[in-house]
Amino acid sequence: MARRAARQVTPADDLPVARVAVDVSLAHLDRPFDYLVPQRLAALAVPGCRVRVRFAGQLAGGYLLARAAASDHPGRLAYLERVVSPEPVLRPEIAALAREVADRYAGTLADVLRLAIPPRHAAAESAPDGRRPDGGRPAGGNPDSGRTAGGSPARGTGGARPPAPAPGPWARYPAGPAFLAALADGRAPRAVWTALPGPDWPAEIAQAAAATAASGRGTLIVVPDARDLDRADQALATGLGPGGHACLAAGLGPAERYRRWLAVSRGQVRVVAGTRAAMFAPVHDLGLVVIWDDGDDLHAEPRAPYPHAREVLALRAHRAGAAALIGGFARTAEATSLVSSGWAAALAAARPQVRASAPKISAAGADTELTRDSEARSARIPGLALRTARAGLARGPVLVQVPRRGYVTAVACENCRASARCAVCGGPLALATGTGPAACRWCGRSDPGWRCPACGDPRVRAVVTGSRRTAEELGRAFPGTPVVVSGGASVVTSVAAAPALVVATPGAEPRADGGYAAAVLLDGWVLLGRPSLRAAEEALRRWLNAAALVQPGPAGGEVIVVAEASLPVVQALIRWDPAAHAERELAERYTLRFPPAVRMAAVSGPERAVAALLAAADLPPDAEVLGPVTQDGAAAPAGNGAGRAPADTVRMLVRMPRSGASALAGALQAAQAVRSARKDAGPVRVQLDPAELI
DNA sequence: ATAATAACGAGA
DNA sequence: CTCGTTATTATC
Repeated sequence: MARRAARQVTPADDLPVARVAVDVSLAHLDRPFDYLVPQRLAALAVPGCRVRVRFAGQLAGGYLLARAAASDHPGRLAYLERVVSPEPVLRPEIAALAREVADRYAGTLADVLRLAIPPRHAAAESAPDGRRPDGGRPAGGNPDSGRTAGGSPARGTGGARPPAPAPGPWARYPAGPAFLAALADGRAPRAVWTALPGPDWPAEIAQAAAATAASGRGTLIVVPDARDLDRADQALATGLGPGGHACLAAGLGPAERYRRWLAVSRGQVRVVAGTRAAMFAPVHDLGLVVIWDDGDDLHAEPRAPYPHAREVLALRAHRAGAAALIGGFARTAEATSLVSSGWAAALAAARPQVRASAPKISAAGADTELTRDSEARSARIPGLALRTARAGLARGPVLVQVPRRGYVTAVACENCRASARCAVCGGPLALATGTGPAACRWCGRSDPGWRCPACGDPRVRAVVTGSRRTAEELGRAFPGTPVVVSGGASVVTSVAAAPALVVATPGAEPRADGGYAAAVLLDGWVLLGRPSLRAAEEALRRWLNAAALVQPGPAGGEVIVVAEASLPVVQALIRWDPAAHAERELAERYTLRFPPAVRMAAVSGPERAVAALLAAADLPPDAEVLGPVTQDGAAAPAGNGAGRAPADTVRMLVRMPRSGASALAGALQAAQAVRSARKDAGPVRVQLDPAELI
């Protein structure tokens, strides 16, 4: 009997039921499952810990959501197989957030948790107080980021609070000091921040974090890429002192990544900066979320369920009652929508301050158009751009921004160059690979009777993609001047104040010490001609980000954009008025009924599977289905008779008024559940408000 | 994947 | 009607 009892597994005396989120991403299994906690694991099986369970006959990972006294499950409960570690890596706050994100994006909790919680590294977990043995890594940023001196302070008190900071650069914004004061006071102001051009934004963010820390609360900052993270890291180190913050970067190794994440999860660090994946960082007592340059497509997670950092941070601010700062030189239609709905306030400088900070910007358009197709290559660069570059090189470095190659061929009016849109749904027209008439990339219709709505011309032209060669020729025009190239595989972080031509693709512009003397933004029509809903917004964002690196106009800084000066988007750049452009953009999205005015779902995959999913979906009556349209077949090499190319992939769009957004996501989630239960699942992708509606 | 369960059909 | 086998379905 004694032997037998020893062998027999018995449930824990206290709260014997464990509610577990099992790591399976099948839609019909996306709910908690109950297990019994064996006596031997009673102390280890704490809420939030990683467990192993037997699920459908095989061993699966999972997270213990909660302990309970009893289960609703009518059948027999299995026992937990193992507690991987008692470290509570999934606290209720993040579990609830992940659930909300999964529902918002018609995805599964398991998929979101894979994005939210980094892989475990046992050594990092068992290290005594999280301190690393070695001094620091060369490119890892602040070596002490990731831990605070001493133990973790009591919740909510934050230990020794730093004093509320002086406004500093925030004083340049009329509402800036009040915003900081509100943060320091423990309130939750929400702002869409149009940053003044120049190098101050990391310091401004650091100051907001310091103000929030003064109220005893934590801050989470998300930036697009590693270079921006380095800048934020330096500013935070200066503003908060050593060990005051942690950086969560994608480039860290698994051990270091998990070590820093653990320090955050344990509440040892309350100020966290990172790239996209950090949007789920379990910052304690969250008081402020910050996203920089929310229009950058790096903020869109490419893995299912494709959440966007801005949306996730907005959800978090809402849930936690935290402040929000959505900042950038540019302004997205989405951020503008947050302002117009009253969710956030606009935080911007007054016009005189903007004029004092921005470079002098002019457009070179008309003469470009005349000489663009000329054989004389140097003629591709307007005289004004050459003269400005020459003048700038006398004073310091000059930035030349060149669009990347390889955008899909969009179509524009032959006469007035307005980009061609579908008469039926408003989507962009584009040329299919090879020949054939221009067709809408959203609804698939081709429109042989197309006429330009602006000028009535029936002719269309392909929009040519730009070439980096142009910039190399520009270098030849200035013999003896050093040329720095940044882009693609080799990205340069910063350049000295000395005269040099710095040729960069958008997003790869180095920062110049003391600012560039001048910048030339080449081939604007390539950016503007992209067959995307966001073409204009994105072009403006890239131009503003480059122009923000140039010295202010009063100090001599000049920018030439090679684009038609009469275009509203070019005017917005010249006047440095991203907010007004974004307002117009948002108004247009309302008339065309595109996000963020409506919610859009993109369903893509093999034609049959896409059709089956939408057939299974109980879509609300006011949902509008567009398509199908065949995806551009990734330009697969046309050799090899390997049967079908990957070209039977189609996409359909479903659009829905914002009031029915959650009904749309719910219907698609349910449809996927039906499909996965029937195992006729094909590889179908469901994306809500996809970043790039090509 | 795998176990429980429903469905089915052939032989008593 | 029972037993042995195979589809179906749920997965604690």
